[in-house]
Parts: sequence; structure tokens; C-alpha cells
Amino acid sequence: MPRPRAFDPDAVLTSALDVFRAKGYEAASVQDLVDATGLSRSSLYATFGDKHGLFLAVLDRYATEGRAALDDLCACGGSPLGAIRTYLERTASEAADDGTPPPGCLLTNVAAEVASRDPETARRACNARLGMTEAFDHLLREAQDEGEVDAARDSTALARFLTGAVFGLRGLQKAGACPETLADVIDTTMAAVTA
Amino acid sequence: MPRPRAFDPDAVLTSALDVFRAKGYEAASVQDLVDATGLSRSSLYATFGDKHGLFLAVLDRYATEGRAALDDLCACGGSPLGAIRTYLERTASEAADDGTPPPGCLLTNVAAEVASRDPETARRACNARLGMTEAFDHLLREAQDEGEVDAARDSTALARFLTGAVFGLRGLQKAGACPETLADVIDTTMAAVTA
DNA sequence: TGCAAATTGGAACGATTGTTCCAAAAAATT
DNA sequence: AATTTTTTGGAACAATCGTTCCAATTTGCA
Repeated sequence: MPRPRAFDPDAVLTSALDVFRAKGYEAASVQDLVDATGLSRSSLYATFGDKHGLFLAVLDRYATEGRAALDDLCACGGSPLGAIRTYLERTASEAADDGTPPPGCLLTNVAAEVASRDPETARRACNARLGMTEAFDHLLREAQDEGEVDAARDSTALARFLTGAVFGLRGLQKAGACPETLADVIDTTMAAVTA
Repeated sequence: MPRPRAFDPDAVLTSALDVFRAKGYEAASVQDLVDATGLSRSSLYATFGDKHGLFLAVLDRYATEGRAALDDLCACGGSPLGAIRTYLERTASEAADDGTPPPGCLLTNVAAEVASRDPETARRACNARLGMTEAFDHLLREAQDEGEVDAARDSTALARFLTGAVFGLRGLQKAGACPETLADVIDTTMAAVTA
């Protein structure tokens, strides 16, 4: 009976993600979002409530995709330690595509900007961090089973350490670190886990 | 001959720092800055040019103080490795004062928000990172001289690793990590350097 | 004490912010 | 084909944004 929407909600979230990643939350105006997504103000507000609602929707989808990517890496079947290194290298290599600095991780960028004021955002950032630590812990236990990591070590502590390393890589990227610097950090981090 | 200023520029920067740290750059309105610093719009614009100029002035003083604190730690005389641990613990303990989340590092917070658009900010963030790595490298060489760290290891790579660890701790804090998590990260990080 | 110079407070600026509202357009069902 | 329901485009909203300007005030020097 009703007239169907003329837009793909998923594509809208993707476009909005680009805007929020590139400009942050405050600096991203509704006009920017309208231009990027292609849909009108009316549809945007009718679908997501307001700017904050759209932002949370974008954040949720980003977190879901990020967690899925991590789980895929877990289920890849190869060496658990190799999967971890691959994830770190993938995190670091977001910069190398061209000269321009990478947009970075939405959760990291925005956690620093709005999480202190917005409990909803803070909760999502916290969950994303816990999910990452959980995934690392899973991989580390597998690595211990296969003898890649000393079974006597605390996998939880190591998982937290690796989660911190991911945040560290992102922070270094934002501060203009060169690929060699990131490679040094990854090598030292992996050596710390392997040893 | 001229009428002297009725305010202390240094105190103004301190007040403005609190605002920028708590709200970020975009969300900090000039009205917020006027309220916090106590001086009028006229004086603010006459002294710093505009909001961006005030921000850069705040950023410069923050970077200078941060570097000085790091150098003090270098010159403290005790164990170099102990100084590094102290610095990491000090970074992590900013949260534990009360229940409220800490304002965090201005350079980290703001690098993610405005550095991608503002070359001036990006340059300052990059310099702060390099300065920190330099200080760590200095401490690590001392540690190698005193036998605390294996002399065969690359001090530059380790210094980059430690700088990443600092960013990691700040990122974890922003994402709501508990003190135990931060302690695990610090312990693992120090073990990685010592080994 | 009076002149000069600079700071100060506060009103006012246009532009842009996020949001709301309404009429026109379009599709599915009867 | 008519009706109903929903989306859509775009005008309009008040509020706030960063910034500018001017008049009044306050100081130091002659």
C-alpha cells in the first residue's frame, strides 16, 4: 500500500560513514550528509530521527562489520599468530594507499570526540573494545594450543595488550607516523606475544 | 604608556585548555571560551586573532609542557626503565581520580578531530610524536648502557613501540578500559622492552 | 591634571547550524 | 481508475555559530 522508499538504507549508511569518518561528528553538517547520501532532509529525518540517530546507526553498522571482519580472520584456519599479524598489518596499511592521510577508524576518531559527552557512543566504543579483546583472546588460546604462544602466559593480558597495540597504531597514524614506524611497532608487538 | 592587560595570558591558556580538552575543537564555542577564560570577546580576538589562533596557542603550550615533563623524567637520575614505567603509569592513572572519564591528551584527542583538515595542527601532532619517540630513545640507550635492556636491540624500534604504547593507553582509556586492563598493557609492554 | 593609547564590555553582523513543516508526487490496493 | 498512504523536495524556523565593530573605560606618561 505505501509508496516504497527510493533509496537503499545500506548505501545511505555507507555514504554517511564516509562523511563522519572524514569530518568527525560536529564538523559533519546535515547538509554534508544530505549531499553525500543523496536523499532529502525529510527522508533523512523520517528514517533516522535526527543527526545523532543517523550517527548511531552508522556506528552500529561499522561496529558490526568490524567485528565480522575480525571473526572472519579467526575462522580463516591458518596460523592464529599469523592472523593477528595480518590484522595489525591491515590496520597499519590503511595509510599507504595514496599520499592523503587515511580517514581512520570511526570508533577511535569519534570516541575521543563525543564519547565523553554521549553515553550511547561511549557504550558502543566500550563494546567494540571488549569485542576486539575477546577475539584476540580466542586467537591467543588457539595459538597456545598449537604451541605458537607459551601456554603459561595470561591470554587475557596479552589480548588486552594487542587491543592496546591496535589503538596505538591508529594513534600513530593520526599523528603522521611513517610506514617504517608502524612496521617497527608491529614487529615489536608480535615479538612480545611470541616470546 | 598603554593601558596594561587586566588578565594573565598564561592563565587564559590554561582555562582554554580545559575547554578544548573537555569538548574538543568544534564543540568548544567561543562563548564557552569567553566564559571559561573570563576575558571578553574583544580581548580574546585582539590577543589570539581568532578561535583557531587561540587553539594553536593552547596546543603549543601543551606540547611544550608535555615535552618538559618527559625531559624531567629523563633527567631524574634513577633507573631509565623505571622512568619509562613511571611515565606509562602516569599516563594510565589520569582516569582514576574520580568516576568521570579523564579529559585525556589534547594532542591525541584533537589530532583525530582536526589534524586531517588543518596542516598546522597536523604538524604539531607529528612533532609531539617525534619528540616523545626521541625522549624514549634517549632513555632506552641509557638503559642499554646500564644493562637494563639488551644492547643488541634496536633502540629506535623500541622507542617507536613505546610511543605506540602511549597512544594505545590513551585510546583504551577513551574506550572505557578499566585500570586492570591498563595495568596488563603496561606490564606486557615493559616486559617486551626488558626481554 | 590632562593627553594619549590600548583594553574592555557588549551590541550587532551575516552565515550556518539542526530541525520542522507543508504541499506535491508517486506507488499499491480496491 | 480512484483512493489512500507514504515519501519526497524545498521552503522556513529559531538558535547558535564565529567574527566585527564601536563606544566607554582605564591606565601610563608628560
